[in-house]
Amino acid sequence: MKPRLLIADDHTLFNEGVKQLISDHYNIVGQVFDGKDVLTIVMVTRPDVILLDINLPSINGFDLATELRKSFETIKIIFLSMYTEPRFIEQSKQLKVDGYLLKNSTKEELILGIDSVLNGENYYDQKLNQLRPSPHQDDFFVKQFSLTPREIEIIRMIKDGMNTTEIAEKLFLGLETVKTHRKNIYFKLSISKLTELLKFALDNNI
Amino acid sequence: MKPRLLIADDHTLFNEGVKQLISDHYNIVGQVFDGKDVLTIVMVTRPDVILLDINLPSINGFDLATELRKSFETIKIIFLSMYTEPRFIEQSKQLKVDGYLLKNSTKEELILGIDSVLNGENYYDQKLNQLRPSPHQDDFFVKQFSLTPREIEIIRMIKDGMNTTEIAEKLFLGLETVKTHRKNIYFKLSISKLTELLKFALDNNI
DNA sequence: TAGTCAATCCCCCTTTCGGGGTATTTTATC
DNA sequence: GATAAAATACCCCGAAAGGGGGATTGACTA
Repeated sequence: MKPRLLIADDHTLFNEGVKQLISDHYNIVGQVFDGKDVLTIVMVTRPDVILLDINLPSINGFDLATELRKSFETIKIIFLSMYTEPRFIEQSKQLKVDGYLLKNSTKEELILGIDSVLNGENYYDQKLNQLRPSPHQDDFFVKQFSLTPREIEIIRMIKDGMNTTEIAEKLFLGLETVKTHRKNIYFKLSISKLTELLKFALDNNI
Repeated sequence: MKPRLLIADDHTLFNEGVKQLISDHYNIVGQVFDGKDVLTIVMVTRPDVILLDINLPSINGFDLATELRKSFETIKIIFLSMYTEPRFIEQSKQLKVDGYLLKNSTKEELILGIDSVLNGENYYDQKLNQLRPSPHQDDFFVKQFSLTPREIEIIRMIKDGMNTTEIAEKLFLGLETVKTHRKNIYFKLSISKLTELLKFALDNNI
């Protein structure tokens, strides 16, 4: 009996490609392309393990992992992401996510990771431990616009509808600090209005 | 004789997955995972068409396309990217890149795009043209939220980044009139902030 | 003809944004 | 130990957004 696996990634080609690659090893019980569909599909298909992208439309991987941990505590969760940012790793561990694999892994590494997690182990890609911040590992947009991690974090919170005051409270920062970050973001992106920032964030799945 | 195709993408899983997906249709003569290897491999394998990621290590897709156009002018170049940034599309067209496909396409769209390019056509994903829904598709919103035509018109203008003053000028209305419309929209949608309106507009393709 | 509703406009007010500075501390890197 | 980058924080100011109230006109209609 092959383990039941669910793939959640909004890039159809990637999602489909991974399915092809590992369908000999696992029973692919579903494919999801939007964050808002994940919980429903999980409820219906009851997978043993879910390969979860972090940058999903509607609901991001972290929020989904939080919900999944509440409602389906036996399901193994593995992040399959391109991001190597330490704070992502940290957050994943805090959320008790079982594994963290990188999109530039090989098929063999992917299968090894999934099997390890199914065996009850935690599996975080070794590359995550030997992180040297080399420029070409960063997201292209971060490089293009020189956005810092903090700035990206704040962009996400703005996108989620929070105002400057709320962001300051949540991050335990002063109001003026967040304002400064906002100003720097606007300058770097050469924009001047909230709507333009929203458009940028949504265009680029930030 | 199947067309000779080269895949250049640093995400091993994606690269491998795409190969699996389309190896029935094309002769995959090579896979590259780093920008600095592309020109060498192209010289050796002489593909008819190359699927090129934009965000590659060492050398990015644009620089590679520029070089490829100089040295191998008959090779068809197709960007396969997650980015929908207009400036990327612009730059691609300027570089005479033959196609631009998105990673959230289906297998069928991918093959259609490649075949079109091989037939000598240009193929830029239709999603890139940001098609505006026709004004006659508003019935749903009118019924669901009792939004009037004027209100929908103003929602669109807000979404496009215009502020209240600009909208008033463009519609030859008083500032207070547009403010009233905004208040009514917020009331009908049970929202209170611009970001929520943007989210609504994008969720519902307004 | 009385009632409803979309569209127009005006007053009040507070909060938030956006843009112009400047400055300190922390962290990473050389 | 020097330097650079990131993150933190503050000042001032005008513009814009948001929320409360009310009012008029015209069109359609029950």
